[in-house]
Amino acid sequence: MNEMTAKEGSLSEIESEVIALFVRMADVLSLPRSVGELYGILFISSEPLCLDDCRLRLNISKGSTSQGLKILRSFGAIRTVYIPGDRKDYYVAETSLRKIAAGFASEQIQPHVVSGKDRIERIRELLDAYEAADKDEVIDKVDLLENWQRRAGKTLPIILKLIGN
Amino acid sequence: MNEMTAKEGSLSEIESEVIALFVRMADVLSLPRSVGELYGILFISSEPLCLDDCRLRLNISKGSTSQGLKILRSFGAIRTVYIPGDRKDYYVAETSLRKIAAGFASEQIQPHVVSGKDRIERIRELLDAYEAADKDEVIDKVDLLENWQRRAGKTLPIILKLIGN
DNA sequence: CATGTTGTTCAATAAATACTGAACATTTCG
DNA sequence: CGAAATGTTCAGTATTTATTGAACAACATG
Repeated sequence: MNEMTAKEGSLSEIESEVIALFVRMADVLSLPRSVGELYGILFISSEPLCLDDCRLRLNISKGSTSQGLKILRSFGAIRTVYIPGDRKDYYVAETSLRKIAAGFASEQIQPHVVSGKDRIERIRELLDAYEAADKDEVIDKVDLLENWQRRAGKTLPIILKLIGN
Repeated sequence: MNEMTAKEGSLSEIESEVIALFVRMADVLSLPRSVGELYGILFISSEPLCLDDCRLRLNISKGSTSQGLKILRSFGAIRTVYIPGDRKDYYVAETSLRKIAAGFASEQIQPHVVSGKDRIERIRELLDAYEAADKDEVIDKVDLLENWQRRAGKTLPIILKLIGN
């Protein structure tokens, strides 16, 4: 149908600045630059955008755009909106910080916490069969480690509550 | 003087596992792998280690070791201990999670928060001179952004208190 | 069912990042 | 002072990670 031609290239100065802000955020969160760009353009846009809208404005490839949107969907930073009579998927940025943070925590952080717990268990097993002069000290260190792990696990949900809304 | 020969290579299985754990943590925090290794070997060691001890055990270069230790010092994850009659610097891992987190927050995160604030200010200025149909919506978005920023800034110190000790 | 549209996948490539090692600076000590 | 010990810096290289774009799958539509 092509009812609305996708605007090519040339971002306004404001758009560029907002996108730059999210690119830096992406960097802090160890996400690809393109993911920050995509969230930025969706965040600042006043209407939903489809894959082609995004990639033409940001001047990035179809592949990157597809993957970037997938990542953003994976932790609920964006959501799709249905536009009647249009086959394309349209996206808007989720603006509830709480929702995004919760999604990010459960998708990107929780897995690390879990695999960390597994590893500590494995270390405990090795420790049983370990004999050396410093065994007691090593045990103390592993206790400490487990303590950190536990606190990290408990602190995460509290942070999410703190962020509120 | 060389009173104690630096142990070469070959980590025990426990050491390897503990180091692997910190390597993964480093990854989450966007720090180089070698920084995780260094913290790991210092964490599990029952005595202070010097630069050469670290690099021989981890089998990494002098340059990486020097830079890695510098990074760890920069946010207080390790500290030096003085060993009488030895010219070398010896290091131990800081084991107070609170101290490490506070150092990391103020050295690695705070700067981003600050530069983000600057950028939002700049966006506000651009916004004054901005004329378009969607101006009001854009203003709302920038308000939202500023709100996030403020909350992030306030939440950080609370998190540190939560971690306690 | 042939065609156009939309989105995904993935091998090749580009870009970013970390690591190495040799040269250098600094200090200690005989 | 000269030599040995210690640590830092940085240009070159290796490694990791992200991006591209072409091939493909899925689907709608006439």
